[in-house]
Amino acid sequence: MNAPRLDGQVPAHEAVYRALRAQILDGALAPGASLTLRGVAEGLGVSMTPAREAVRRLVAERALMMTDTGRVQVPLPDAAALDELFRARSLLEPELALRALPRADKALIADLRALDDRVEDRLAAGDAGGYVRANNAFHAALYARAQAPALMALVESVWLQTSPVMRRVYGRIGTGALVDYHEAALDALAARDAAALASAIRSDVEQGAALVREATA
Amino acid sequence: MNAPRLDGQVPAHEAVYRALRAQILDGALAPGASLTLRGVAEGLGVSMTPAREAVRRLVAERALMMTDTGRVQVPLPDAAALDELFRARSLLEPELALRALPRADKALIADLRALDDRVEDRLAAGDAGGYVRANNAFHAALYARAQAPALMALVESVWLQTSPVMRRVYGRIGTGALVDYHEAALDALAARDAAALASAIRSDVEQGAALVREATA
DNA sequence: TGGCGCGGATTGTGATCACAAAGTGGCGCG
DNA sequence: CGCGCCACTTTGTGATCACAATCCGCGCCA
Repeated sequence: MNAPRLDGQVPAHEAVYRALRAQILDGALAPGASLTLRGVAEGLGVSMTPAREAVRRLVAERALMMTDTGRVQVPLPDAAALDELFRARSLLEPELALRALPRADKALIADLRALDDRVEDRLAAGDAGGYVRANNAFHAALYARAQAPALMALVESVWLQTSPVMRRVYGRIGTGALVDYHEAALDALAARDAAALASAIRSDVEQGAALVREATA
Repeated sequence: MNAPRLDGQVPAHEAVYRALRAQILDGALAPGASLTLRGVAEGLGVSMTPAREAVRRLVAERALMMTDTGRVQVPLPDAAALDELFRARSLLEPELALRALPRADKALIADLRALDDRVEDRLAAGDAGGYVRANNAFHAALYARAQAPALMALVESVWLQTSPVMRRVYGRIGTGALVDYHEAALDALAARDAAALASAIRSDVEQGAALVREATA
């Protein structure tokens, strides 16, 4: 109805964006599901205009897909696309970790340990959605310390594309015997061992990739 | 006015998007310049609605920026941001080149040689805009052969952010003594030498980074 | 029984409008 | 002469509407 607010309020299109984004990251929107602008708008109590903007923004980030007739749906990446996405993660995420390393103090490591505990907890509980969310939170907290918004934006776009699939995979596999590369990363962080840190993060990503490959085979 | 067309027509918001995108890639929109939705809309003979969608899409791709009050402007990346962006390129582009390698036939290499001739030509002519455009075309043609749309989308987002700066840099520097890594890449492609190809592309990107660093110092 | 065409319902697109916040320039006061 | 305040203008936001293309299901025909 009006112009942007500098107070705590966020514009309607931003609220819609965040709501949809959260649903995608949590896997609440299943891959392949389709959305309608009117449905999104009414579901969040706004008009079509902000709903359209939020959807288009997510389409630009590849978190949603539009058919050539304008229909919106959650993408269902095939094996080749997943390979690309995990490859991008394994190239970009170690870089972010490395940039975070020099700024990592004891407080950050403690925070990360707490986040990793939650990851382990969700894993043990067999809560696939909670696991994916906690795992994202762990990585996000580490990379935030890198102070690299441009790189972070690239990685987040990839996460938006892989998260729905990850949720499915962990939901199906349950939680097999996973190597805990988070611990290794935290140790490397504490020891300021750059090579070990990069290696741990790369292994963590590649373990996820292998799991997905296996589950979709 | 109506729904999407399956014929040759593109929706208005798509046309606006392409027009703005081309202007950004060519450096026709200077970094720091500001746009208004009404200005964009009137400039292209459409209403505000499709103009808004196109602008928001470019903002999502980080090709444009919005202030916290909703004003739109062409970003002016600082040294730290440029470092991130070129680092992303040097990580992602060799991967795309490697994926293109197995599919690279003589016809592609010939096409790339022709594109590279144009790059050299624009460089010799001191045409900064034309050089950036031709250089992008060369890389795009190579990476297209990788058949990796998800990776390509990431790289294109980065190009949208670096291109305006590149244009400035080449315009100012003129065209100093540049090592021709394109030739090296083409030779590696012809010889099916993966390591040499990745190295050539990485060097090409890093030469650009060094040039920008030098010019903005 | 199975495919096909047609008609209504659904849906995305784009234009227009009202509104409020931010920006802008000039006038007046110190 | 300089600085701050106020009114006007510009600008983004969101709602609503008309329209056309698509989608979907029912019924008909082979």
